[in-house]
Amino acid sequence: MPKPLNTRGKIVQAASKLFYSEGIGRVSMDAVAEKAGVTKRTLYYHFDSKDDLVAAYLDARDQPNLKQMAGWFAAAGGGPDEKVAAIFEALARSARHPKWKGCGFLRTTAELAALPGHPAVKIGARHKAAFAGWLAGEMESAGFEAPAALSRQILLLLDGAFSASLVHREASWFEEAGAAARALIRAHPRRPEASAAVGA
Amino acid sequence: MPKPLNTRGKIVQAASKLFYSEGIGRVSMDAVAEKAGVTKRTLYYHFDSKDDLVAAYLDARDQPNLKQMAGWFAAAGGGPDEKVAAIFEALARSARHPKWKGCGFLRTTAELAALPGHPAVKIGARHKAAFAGWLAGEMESAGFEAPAALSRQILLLLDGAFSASLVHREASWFEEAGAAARALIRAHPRRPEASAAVGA
DNA sequence: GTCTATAAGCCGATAGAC
DNA sequence: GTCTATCGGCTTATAGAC
Repeated sequence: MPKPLNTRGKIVQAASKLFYSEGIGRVSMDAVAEKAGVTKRTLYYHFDSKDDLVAAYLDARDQPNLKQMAGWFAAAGGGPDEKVAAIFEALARSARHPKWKGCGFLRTTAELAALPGHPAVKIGARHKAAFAGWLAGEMESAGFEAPAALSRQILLLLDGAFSASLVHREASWFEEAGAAARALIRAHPRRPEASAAVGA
Repeated sequence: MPKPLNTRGKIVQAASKLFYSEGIGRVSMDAVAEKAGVTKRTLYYHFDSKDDLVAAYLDARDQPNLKQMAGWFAAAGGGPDEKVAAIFEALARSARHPKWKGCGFLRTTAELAALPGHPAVKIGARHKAAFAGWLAGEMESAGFEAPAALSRQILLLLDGAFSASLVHREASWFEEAGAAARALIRAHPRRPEASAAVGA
């Protein structure tokens, strides 16, 4: 049950749908105001500029996105390789939805690549770093030797799958990436004294 | 020695620099005309629309880009794992250039994700498929069991490295991706009857 | 094939009222 | 905090002359 939104929340929700669906540069502030059911004066009361609204769009996606990834990981059975693969499988299912258009963080970063100091770009970098940090923690708990490096390699496959699936409009790239991630995890050395109780 | 360009070539060259540097939506046709040293009337004589010019921008990058990749691969010593790793190392060097802003094909696809039928999006997909096809041929010659699947996994790491390097402005992601690619190649089964003469 | 000039509309952002 | 109305600038694309 979606809890009732205040005006600011309605604006962010409307902006999120439009920015994700059309891209930042192709969505006008007029369109956001109309979709949110407010006037532009109200929109500019809550946000100083379009750049601020774009940053709020990504910021609103940060925590829910991370929780979704962690949820897929936690719900899956098997060892860490199978739990990571479950994330890729879930993303493959998402990518088959007709409205799917890739990763909002990556697409926004790509569109704003000429503006490295843009607040939304910083939020995107922070989000990806937070995901890698969470995954490294899980890999550490699973007893792997170099959890940070392993989580970075998994993230590379994840971002590659977002890109390739978008380029070719073919969700099976997530499954290919999941298979590669499984292979890298299985080949990764574990600590000798690892507390291999969990999921081993 | 850059061969002298005709008017159309000058326009494409100017458009390429601007589109890659700023992104499609942030470059006006006025800016392209001024940079190319022609008037807008001339620009619209050679190209029917901005969309056509964007397609020409990516099309002009297609073959040179593929040849550059193949050149790095061919120039490197060692087995196929080292030759693939050489591509990642060369891209890491490119990514350290201050003007580097990721992969033009991926960024254009991301920006135009709402327009799957756009001619430039199709050219981007064709380019990535051509790279994967070339790499699969090389992996086949090297005697690997499933060359197409292996080349797709390498491409995932490559596109992931483009994305991650752009997000974090940190070229070392290419080196991390190269290490992962080496690991996947080494772990990949070879055909029993492989003509393992080359690079083995 | 290239020039000058301009159409026609959309953009982000703002003003003043209540 | 929300409304109506609008500014000045920039956008893609086109018209007519040579």
